[in-house]
Amino acid sequence: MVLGCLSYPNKFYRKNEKPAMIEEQYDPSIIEVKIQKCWEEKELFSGMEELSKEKFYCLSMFPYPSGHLHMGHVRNYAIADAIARYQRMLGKNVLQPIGWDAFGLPAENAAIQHGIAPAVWTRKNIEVMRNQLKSLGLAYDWKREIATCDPDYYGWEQWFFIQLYKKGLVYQKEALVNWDPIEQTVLANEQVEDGRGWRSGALIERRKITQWFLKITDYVEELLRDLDSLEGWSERVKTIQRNWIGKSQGVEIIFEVANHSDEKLKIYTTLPDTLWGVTYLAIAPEHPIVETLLKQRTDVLKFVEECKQIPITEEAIATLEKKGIDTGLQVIHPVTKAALPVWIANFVIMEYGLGAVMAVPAHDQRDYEFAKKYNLPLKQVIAPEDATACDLTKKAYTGVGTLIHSAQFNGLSSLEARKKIIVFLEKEKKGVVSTHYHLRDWGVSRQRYWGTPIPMIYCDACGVLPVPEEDLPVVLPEEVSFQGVASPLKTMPAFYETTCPSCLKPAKRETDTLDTFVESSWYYARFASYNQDQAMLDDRAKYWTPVDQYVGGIEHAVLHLLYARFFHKLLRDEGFLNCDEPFLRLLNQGFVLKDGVKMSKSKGNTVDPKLMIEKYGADAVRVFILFAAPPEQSMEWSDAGLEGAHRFLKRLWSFVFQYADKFLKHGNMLLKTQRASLLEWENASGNLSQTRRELHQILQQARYDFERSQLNTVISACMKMLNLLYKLAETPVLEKELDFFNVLLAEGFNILLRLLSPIAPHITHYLWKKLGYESWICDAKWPKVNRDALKAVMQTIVIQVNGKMRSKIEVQADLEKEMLEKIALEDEKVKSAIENKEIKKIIIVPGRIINIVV
RNA sequence: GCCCGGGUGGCGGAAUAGGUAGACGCAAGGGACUUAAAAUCCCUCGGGACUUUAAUCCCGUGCCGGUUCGACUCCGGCCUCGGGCACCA
Repeated sequence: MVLGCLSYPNKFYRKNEKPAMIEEQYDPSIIEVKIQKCWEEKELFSGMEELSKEKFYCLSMFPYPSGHLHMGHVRNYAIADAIARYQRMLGKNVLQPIGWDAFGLPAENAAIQHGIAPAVWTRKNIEVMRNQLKSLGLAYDWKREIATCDPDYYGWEQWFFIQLYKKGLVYQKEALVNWDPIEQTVLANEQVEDGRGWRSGALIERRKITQWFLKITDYVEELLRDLDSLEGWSERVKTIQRNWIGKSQGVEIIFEVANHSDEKLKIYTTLPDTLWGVTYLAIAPEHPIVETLLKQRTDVLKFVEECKQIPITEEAIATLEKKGIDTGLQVIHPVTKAALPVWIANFVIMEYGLGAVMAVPAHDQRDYEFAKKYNLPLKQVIAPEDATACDLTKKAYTGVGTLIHSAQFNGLSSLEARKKIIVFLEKEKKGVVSTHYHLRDWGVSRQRYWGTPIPMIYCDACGVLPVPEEDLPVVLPEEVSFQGVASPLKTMPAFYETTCPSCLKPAKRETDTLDTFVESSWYYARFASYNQDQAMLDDRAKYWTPVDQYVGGIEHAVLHLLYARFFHKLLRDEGFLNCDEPFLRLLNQGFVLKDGVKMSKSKGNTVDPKLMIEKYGADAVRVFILFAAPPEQSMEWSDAGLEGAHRFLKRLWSFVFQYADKFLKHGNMLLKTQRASLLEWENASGNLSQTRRELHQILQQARYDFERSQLNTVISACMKMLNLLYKLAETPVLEKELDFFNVLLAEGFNILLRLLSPIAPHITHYLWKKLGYESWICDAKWPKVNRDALKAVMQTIVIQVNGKMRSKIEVQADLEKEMLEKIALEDEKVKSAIENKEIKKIIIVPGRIINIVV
């Protein structure tokens, strides 16, 4: 038996070099900074395009530079870093870059509150956070660092915006928004509290303003379909995205308006089987027919005005009372030709479907409530199998059943009728099959200052024009002063005054900026072409994408991840990329909790990573944060747990201090001289080969766990290994077995160091050097499991009687079933468990258990 | 309402393909070392019964049932916690 298949570094010592003495005390504050500097000077984690090696692109969601690192960041980056370093040890060409999602509102708030320009504030924060990240010892390729507020970055975004505009994927339209009349800006839904602006306290208006949109709906089918191919994404996130896209298949039905032969009302329904149950139509207050036919009706216009006052927040909608007004218009039912009233209803949304619905009060709860309130008739057209299930005096019946009162479709089941009625409507030209989505086009205009200027020009004569490419980037002026909260761009003629690229007369720039989600939609690709100043991306982006492992918070399940998937497809269609999806595997790390709730400034339960790193070192923080829970679950912060992690590292250190000279040196010498490979382990005593087997079992488990990113059990494996090696080191050993013993300790310990190095890179780096191993541990090969070592001469077999564990026996591993059975039945404990009962059956699983059924 | 996840000791969690439930760690208790403390090391640690000890037995992975020689694991039903979507027609 040989050790040959264990992957050792080629040489363990340089010639005539002996391991240096090691300090007794483990002091991370001394070693960590030195090691980080060393990595940086050697540019150890600089990613290069090497076609001969398999690439691995590992990426964390880049942070907003708020000015300080919090535990959520630490967890995020520790997970990704461990994965990146592990992949590197597997021999892959790893890229792990980092950057800054640098545009956004907090910078403007700081400017307003403290009078600091957003650019200054942001760059200062980046300085601070960069140093904090470096103190964690993350294996980043720092030369690729990107800040999205840099014109070199957002300039390409503007260029791309113009390409999209030329392709018709960018357009302007009026849209309803939350408008804060004091701040003179649009607010996001989450910035509206109880119908008032979160900062100004002003009553929010629903206002129609003109905004720029990206046609994400052109890609909706592909975005939905490709979710199925994302095997490395959790079902959870995929479901969230599917819900958000919200595909529904139904039919559009045409109702003619009585006395207005040229007017038609189109409605959308997914339940055409209830067509005969329609007793009125309900339309949205913003429906265009209000403009065309109802201008004279002051009461209707008044009601529509009232509806506009309603904030579009979710809570407001959820508690909203159903209200409506009869328009006096009548439509003709396309089949029965009955005249039906048309009502404006505040619960019908213009943005979804066609802004008009056919109301079936007998079979839809909303329509039911509305009908009851305004005394509109009910007509039952579906009879449930169980007649008692339907009591229309109390509520609508929304289940399936058999059709009644529906002419030729009577007697059909709901599902059958649905299909047949669609065919019928299409044949009669009264309706058409149609698909609708919850997903709407992406409004990207923000009336903010600190963002990418939208590169468009308004000319009174020529209309809306893109900025000529040679004039890009449209640079955001950084020296600004805030007069109140409004964007300074709106009052800076130096910025917005320009000339029309077509007629050369004075024209005005767009002063809105892009949603910051646009920057974060393509940064992962730009990391590949970080220093390319001639193009947005180059072939290096084709090499590195897709991202093999993406790590970030679940809160981005919809917005960021959907937008980035959309942008990836846009970039692909522009010829920059050649794969369909940006992120192959996605890991959503859980929250960091303190006392059971998410850490947050407002709750005052934060723990400052900086203080923890100063006290216990980055390695201990990394070990603890990865050990406390599996990456996807939320984890509870515990100071005591952190101390436990620190204790473990101290034990690791003192193992070297205690045993380097005593055993490890000799073991390494043997390994180096190849004498180790001549050792015949079958001649070693049971204790040694047993320990060796356990070592390789643990190694095998750690490999498996790393593959599934279950880092908490990788750490547990490292702890087990250290416990095992301590136990071995403290066991007396026979003179003739000394070689086995020393080799096993040295082999075991260098395996342990390599296992732990992706998680605790500093201490393992240091000890690796101290033990005289050549090269860097981060470039060492991941240790291989020795199959021979796993083979056991003796093994424990559990004996069950009727499925209950009764005894354990030590037997030779290659024992025949018959022998096993015989030994089992002779076992004293088994005998007493069986007593004199009749044995019905004996199940033998080799190497595992014997179950005797009596 | 619909759709996804979870529920295991005092706590965080482990159990790869259905095969010894509770690995690893934290906390707690006891002991060693020390003038003392810290640090470190050793032992105990799911609940219960019985016992001088060693042991032995019973119960136990949210609840009820099923499949199986055997279930934390698979199936059906329920309870519960977390998350997503939603006047979506």
